[in-house]
Amino acid sequence: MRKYRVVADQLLDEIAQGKYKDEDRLPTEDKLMAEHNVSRNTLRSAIDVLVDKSILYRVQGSGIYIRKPVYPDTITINSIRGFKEEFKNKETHSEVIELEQLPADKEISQKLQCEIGTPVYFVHRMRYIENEPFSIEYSYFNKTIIPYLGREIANNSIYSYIENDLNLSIGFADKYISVEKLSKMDSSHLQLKEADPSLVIEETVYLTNGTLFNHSRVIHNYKHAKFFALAKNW
Amino acid sequence: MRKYRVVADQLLDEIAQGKYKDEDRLPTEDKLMAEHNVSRNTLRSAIDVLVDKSILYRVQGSGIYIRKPVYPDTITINSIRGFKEEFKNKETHSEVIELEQLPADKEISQKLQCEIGTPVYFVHRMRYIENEPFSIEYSYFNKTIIPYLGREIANNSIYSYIENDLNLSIGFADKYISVEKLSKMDSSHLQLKEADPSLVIEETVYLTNGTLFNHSRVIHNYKHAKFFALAKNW
DNA sequence: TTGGATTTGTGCGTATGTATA
DNA sequence: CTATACATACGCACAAATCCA
Repeated sequence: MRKYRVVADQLLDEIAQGKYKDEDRLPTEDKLMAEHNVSRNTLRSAIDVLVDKSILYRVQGSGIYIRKPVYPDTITINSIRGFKEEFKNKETHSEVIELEQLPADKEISQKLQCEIGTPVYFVHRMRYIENEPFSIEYSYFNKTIIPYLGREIANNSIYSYIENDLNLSIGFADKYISVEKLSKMDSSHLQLKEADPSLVIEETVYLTNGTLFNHSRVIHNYKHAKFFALAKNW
Repeated sequence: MRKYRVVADQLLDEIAQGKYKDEDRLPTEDKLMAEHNVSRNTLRSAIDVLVDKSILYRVQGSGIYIRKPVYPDTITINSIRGFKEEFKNKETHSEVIELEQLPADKEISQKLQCEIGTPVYFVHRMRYIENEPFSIEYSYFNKTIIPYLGREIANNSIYSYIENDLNLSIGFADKYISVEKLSKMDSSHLQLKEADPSLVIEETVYLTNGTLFNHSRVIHNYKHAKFFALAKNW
């Protein structure tokens, strides 16, 4: 693994274990460089990772400080794998309501930026946490990029299949967040009432090489949907 | 201004003017270095800025590409100043419902991480876009850090007052996003019905030196609240 | 209050690794 | 397989913000 990632992981471990909790502050860059045997740039790349993750913040002339931890049971919206990762200390499972292969119609082709008629997989899934309905997912995958998708995969994690089995590298995603009143069908799936609130995230997901491979619309149970985002003052 | 920021701004301008729209791709790093007379590190810092803003993405071995533009009329959740900035092509205004100075009670002191009794400003504002109610803001400012706040400021932009007049540097913010049913009072302010959906953002805002100075709870009209976030696969 | 020491931020140069074309 | 282009890593110098005597 890249050196700066190793250092980032080590620092993350140390922070998690409370090594710096008295000070809420890391040693100086010079000390960390010596400790981890890396150059200044490499160390700073490692710190960058943790700053992006909102674990640390830096103050010029002063030091590198540890942030207050994010509230538990919230999904970090700037991260791609929300569900299983964020709730790994809880029981989570998925239920595939529908999975089929079909040719892209006009709407789907626009969302997946592909030709009309391109074969795509459509997945309709429910997500549960501790057996409580958490979200409904309507998802399309471009079959040109994801050549196969089956129920056994969708019951587990599609993303870990894509990364570990297909050996593709997921890069980034656009997410649009809005609020809607639930349709009758969605409300029954979520065990809520029609016209109850829901938090809707539409996301477009790309490989690291910029290829668009997935578009999803995820409808969240308003009672459980709590998201976190870090904002910067550009 | 810092060199890498100048380069970032120049590139942003060029992109906005469609200079690269045929290719959707920037010249190589080597060419950009020569063009802007900067070192590789400086150029890469400039590109980093635009990648963070989801303007560009990089593909190792291939090039630097221009992203599809974000939908208009959405608020970038990873940016701190949402309202006036994102809707600067529209008429926006604020209406101060309440502005008072008071000592922090237990709840406020926890949210502002200060002692009970610390003087704080409380601001209750409505935000309008094209004269449509957009959001309700309940905001607390630590008076130790923000020594004065008046109605004439709150009618305008509190943040520009803090940065330009008080000369403080706003750094970063934590945002928690959730969905709630509207209370009777909030619904009337938003000209909606009681129990209608709303998107709620609780944010804690820090100066660049890590000082917590503001906590806000902002309740958005579900008909207009559209947010955007860029997610990375860490 | 000032000024020096400390600490992070910016910028330059160079070499090598790795993914893509 | 080779060339191209971005990614990582090293070292150095100076700027700017903060801290402290």
